[in-house]
Amino acid sequence: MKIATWNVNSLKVRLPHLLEWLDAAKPDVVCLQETKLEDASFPRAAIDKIGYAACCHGQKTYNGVAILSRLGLEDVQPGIGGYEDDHKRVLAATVRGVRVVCAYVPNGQAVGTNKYEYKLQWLAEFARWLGEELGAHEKLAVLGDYNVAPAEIDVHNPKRWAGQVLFSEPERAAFQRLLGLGLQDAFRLFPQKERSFTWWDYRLNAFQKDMGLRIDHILVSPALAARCRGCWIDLGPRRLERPSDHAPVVAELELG
DNA sequence: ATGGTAGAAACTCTA
Repeated sequence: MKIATWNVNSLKVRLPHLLEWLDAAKPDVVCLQETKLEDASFPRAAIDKIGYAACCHGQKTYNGVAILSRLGLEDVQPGIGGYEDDHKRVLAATVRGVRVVCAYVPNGQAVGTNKYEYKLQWLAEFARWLGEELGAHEKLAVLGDYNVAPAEIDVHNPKRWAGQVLFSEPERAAFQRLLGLGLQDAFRLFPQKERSFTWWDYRLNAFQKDMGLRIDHILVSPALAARCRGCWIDLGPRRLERPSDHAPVVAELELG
């Protein structure tokens, strides 16, 4: 089973890229972030037409998540259990016995701001809830835009990014707490090329200069880590005209 | 050098 995550930065704008990518990459499950669409505006027909079921949890203008699957979707649940959040950032569903969580972690804007404090609080609630989910689901995959680069190797210029939002110590500690629950970073289960990134700022021609960060991740429970056969970043969609600022991340799971 | 671009919406906010 091929699972993927992609921050599309407006599903309305990126729908042609998404349909093209689904046809080319043929993932079985795709978690989308920043759909920026209310559920009533979700392009269900176009996605259904190419064989994917979809569930969505969206809002106008900001945030919004969705899960697409060509292997069915069961037990769909929005939000972080036990945490009231006005932002639509989390959606979970079960596919072939795998509990899939799609997450759009708050960006945090800048260290020291209210949005940064919200991000840290949000990550604490997320970790608390994922601990519960790990207890309930042996096969758990948590895919999304974490808005955290875990290590220096995940940042094009770690000296310049030191202490900045997306790479500050408290954010990295919050990410490590997710790993501390027993989740594993699927990308780092395998050898990878240096300078592997998933996001490049639209500004300053960052993609062309390879000035990126790896902030989109697929975390897997031990049972899935043992079945993970590969994990890679697909740069194709980032090279298109009018792209998302993020590239998709894909993992291959071998299920019995 | 504290810029720059993109998206949605609406004369600004978020990323």
